Amino acid sequence: MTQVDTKTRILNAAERLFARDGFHSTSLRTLTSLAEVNLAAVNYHYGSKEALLKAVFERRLLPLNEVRKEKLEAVLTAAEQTGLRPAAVELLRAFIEPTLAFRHSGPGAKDFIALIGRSLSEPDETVRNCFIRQVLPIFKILFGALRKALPELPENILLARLQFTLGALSHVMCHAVNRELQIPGFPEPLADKLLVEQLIGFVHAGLEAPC
Amino acid sequence: MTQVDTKTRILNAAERLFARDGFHSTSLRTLTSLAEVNLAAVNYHYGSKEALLKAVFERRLLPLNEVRKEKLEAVLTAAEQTGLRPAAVELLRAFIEPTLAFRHSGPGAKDFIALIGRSLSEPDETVRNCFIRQVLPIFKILFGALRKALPELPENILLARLQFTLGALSHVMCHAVNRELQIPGFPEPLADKLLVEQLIGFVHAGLEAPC
DNA sequence: GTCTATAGATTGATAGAC
DNA sequence: GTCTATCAATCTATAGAC
Repeated sequence: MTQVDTKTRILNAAERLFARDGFHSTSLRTLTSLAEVNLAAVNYHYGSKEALLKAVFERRLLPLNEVRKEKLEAVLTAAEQTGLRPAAVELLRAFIEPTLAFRHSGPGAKDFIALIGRSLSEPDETVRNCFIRQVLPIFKILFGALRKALPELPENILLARLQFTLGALSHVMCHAVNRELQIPGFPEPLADKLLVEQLIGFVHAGLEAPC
Repeated sequence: MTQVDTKTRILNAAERLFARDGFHSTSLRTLTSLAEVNLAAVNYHYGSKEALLKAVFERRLLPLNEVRKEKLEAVLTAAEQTGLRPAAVELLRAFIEPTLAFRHSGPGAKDFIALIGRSLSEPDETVRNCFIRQVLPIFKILFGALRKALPELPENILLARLQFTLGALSHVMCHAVNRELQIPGFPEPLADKLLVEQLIGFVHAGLEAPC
């Protein structure tokens, strides 16, 4: 592997450290030291620490959202052609599978998944707003698609259940890195593929639970 | 209402600010200013910022865990007397209801609920470990009880589903304070009582989903 | 573009008067 | 117990040489 340039090395280090330690607890000194670049390079290449955060989100979220959007629309289109409702479980799969599959898309991707898993519950507005702004469009698409799949479910109940779904998904994503929940006396965590299937089955059952 | 003493005022301010801004983003200056006590008082009364965090957790978690434990054991005892398995939904209710009902137990309790909702996904080890240490015992009790309710479910699948459950619960708790998820074009969030019932129904359906 | 050096502000913690 | 004053360390950001 050839050397990557300074700007990318900064991005990689930021992704790793923001995921592991959080945005505020990561200092530019630690970050530039890991990236093996000069302290001043962050401000030269990105302008500020906050702009760097935005760049970290964008690098991964733009293509990921594109994939999720395509998959959701494929399910909707197929349903329209048959004249049937789209199946909720297929929509959930279209959203969840690429999100978690993303972990294996290359080095660093796993860190990123943990980072966005945390971002929804991030106390700091800087981070949370930066994240929400980038995921709100795809979230709206998912919500609209699920309304078509479950039209008899009241809207506000669907929204609440979708929030539970995102909570469960976030939690799984958070622990893409930290496996410290392996506690003596507890069984081994599920293998990756199985975990994804279990999550889809879980939220699907919850989403279609009787009112 | 009579004046509360310095030590308690510090605790109240810490609960509020740690929940709203996070542990690391809260400075002792902001904290003591809100509490209207001297800057040096934190170190005098608690020894360090980290010890203060531990005290914030303990004040609420000791009684809450006691209630959850009693309710879980009541379900188990009742089941033993009838010779039947405990019902999963009753165990979930015994755990979730007091957790969320806690929000109305007094001023500040709502902040605390948001704080513990975040703590599971907290990047910082200081906060996360401090929290996990205090909830692991009750988590083990819940897991053991659910094993009795669903003995045919493989242990590692039960654990995964329990994680999804905690993820959904955490997410709801996180937003006990921040209602900023009311976005134009989305329906009104559910009223409190309804939300709790929906959550219990959701995770119950997920937990008992077919394998 | 990369470096050193440092400004300027803020942090957690403490010493010592009262 | 509460106060002021301050230490020593850290932080983000920037100025300016090369």
